[in-house]
Amino acid sequence: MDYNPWPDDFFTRPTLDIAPALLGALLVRETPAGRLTARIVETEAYLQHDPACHGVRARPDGELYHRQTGRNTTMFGPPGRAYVYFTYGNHFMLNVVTGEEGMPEAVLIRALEPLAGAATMALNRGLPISPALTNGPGKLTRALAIDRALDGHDLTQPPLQLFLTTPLPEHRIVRTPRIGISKAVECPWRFYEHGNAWVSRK
DNA sequence: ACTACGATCTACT
DNA sequence: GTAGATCGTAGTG
Repeated sequence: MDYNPWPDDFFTRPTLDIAPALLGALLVRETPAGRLTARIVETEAYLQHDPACHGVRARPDGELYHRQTGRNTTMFGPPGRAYVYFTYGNHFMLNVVTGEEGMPEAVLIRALEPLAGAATMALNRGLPISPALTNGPGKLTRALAIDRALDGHDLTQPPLQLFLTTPLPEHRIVRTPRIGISKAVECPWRFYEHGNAWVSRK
């Protein structure tokens, strides 16, 4: 198996197009306990002129600028890689890097629908099989055993791969403001699959 | 060195 | 619905 899981021009598209286009895409995670497969059902876009983006800072006068740090370096690299970071003392977050190299943009994966390996995900979470396994960004990384070791990982390669599927029709995509941030709270850059039981919040 | 806070989760009222 | 856990990161002195 040695093919590109996405078209060559996929990551040249605007991040605000990629975020909804990733709905329905598959994540395949190889672990010692087996292969875990899940479908992306909720995403958020973080952009280069976005105060909520990790690569963006604001001067006292409000002017935005880019700042590369130890944590966010992967965001400034080539698209198609995983940006994984640690927060709140407990949780890892998984993003797909987008945008051209040198620009800090990414799509946060906020919820997954398990397709295979749900029993192993339940073991990783210490919970029975239910939407609680993967209906949040911190929950899904624990279910798939994703941590900082995968920061910068090329998502065309095992042990964590992304595969596109046919795009969802527009009427099945809901667009809302993002969750859990304190800046740019109004920007409607969160996307989820309408009616999907594994979405974090309606 | 010191401080503040976070793209969250869980438990509890 | 609300509060506490928990600690790495980044900014400041």
